[in-house]
Amino acid sequence: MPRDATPTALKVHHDHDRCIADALAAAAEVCRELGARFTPLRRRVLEIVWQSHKPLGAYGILDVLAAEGRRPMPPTVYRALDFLVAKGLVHRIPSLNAFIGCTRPGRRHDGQYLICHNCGTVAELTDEGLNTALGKAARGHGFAVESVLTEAVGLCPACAERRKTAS
Amino acid sequence: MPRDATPTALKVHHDHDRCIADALAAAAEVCRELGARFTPLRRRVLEIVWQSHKPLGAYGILDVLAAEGRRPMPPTVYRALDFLVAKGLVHRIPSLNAFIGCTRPGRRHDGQYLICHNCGTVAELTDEGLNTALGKAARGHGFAVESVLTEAVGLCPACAERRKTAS
DNA sequence: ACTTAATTTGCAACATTATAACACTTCTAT
DNA sequence: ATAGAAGTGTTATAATGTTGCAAATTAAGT
Repeated sequence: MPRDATPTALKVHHDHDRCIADALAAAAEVCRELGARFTPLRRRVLEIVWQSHKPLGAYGILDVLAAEGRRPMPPTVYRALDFLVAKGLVHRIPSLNAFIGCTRPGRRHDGQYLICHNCGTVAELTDEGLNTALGKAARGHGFAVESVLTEAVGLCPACAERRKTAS
Repeated sequence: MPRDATPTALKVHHDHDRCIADALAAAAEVCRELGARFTPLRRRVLEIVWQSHKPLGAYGILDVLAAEGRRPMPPTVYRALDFLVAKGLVHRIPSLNAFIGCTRPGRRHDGQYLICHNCGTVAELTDEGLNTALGKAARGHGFAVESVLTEAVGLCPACAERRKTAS
């Protein structure tokens, strides 16, 4: 994917099965490189998170697992999520208390999340220019930035279109 | 205050009573302009939030009020906070589930929060350039940004100094 | 001033999100 | 094989946030 291609989440039509498959394959690869264990539970949790481009809460994941017969308790899911977040496979969106699959796993990065307040879809940008600009501004005041999380709320293309059509 | 002055929170020595007094005065003024009621409870909650430059959780505020004899229930505090946030007098830091006094009340703005992971101090920047840059990048993908919240974690000047000295 | 309507606060109950502590199992490396 | 480490299961509980309704206060019109 070119560096500034439009995030897949913002494309109305896309092969989402492909999103999931790619994410799982990339995750397996990342874990292999890091010598981390990509267990069935972790894999399944990641897969659930990737079911859509809308962030999913820990208890939402629990519900899905419960419906499958497995009846895990909260710590089980939180531990899997902690692992996935630590390995950079999943991001937590603090303002939503929810998790979303990372579209650039493997490399360390500070993302910008575009949250549609209409449909809930979240797309991830990775504009290093923004991060370095902030880092520079902060450094000017003596503050040493180590990580940045940016959450933008607005309207995604699909919802903007729908809104225009409806009026 | 000049547009790019170093946030007071990052200054080791400053007259914090002045911070509080200024914030309360500014809040009264903002409420007057908006025709909103700056009730004793709201005023007291704002004052408590301003006790330091470290964000304070709703239940922390509850504890302070409880120690004063008043024994409010959670909704009371959350409503006061909702009001203060809605009027732009207080910001919520989602990753900390906590609230901090706004240093630029009155004008609508999207801030960048510099969170020290050592002492917990949070300073607020307001770099409109960063926001417009993000808005532009998002717009390029068809996403219409309406508000942005940026949380940067790192080391504040005081803690960086302390760390250097200690080693 | 008096009444009405709207806003604010009090209060009880509850919903949601997250963690602590410890037991048990599974995997890995020797 | 076996010891140690890592992962998972389970119980209980902590921390954060909300709903719904009643009482009190305030604002505005008469």
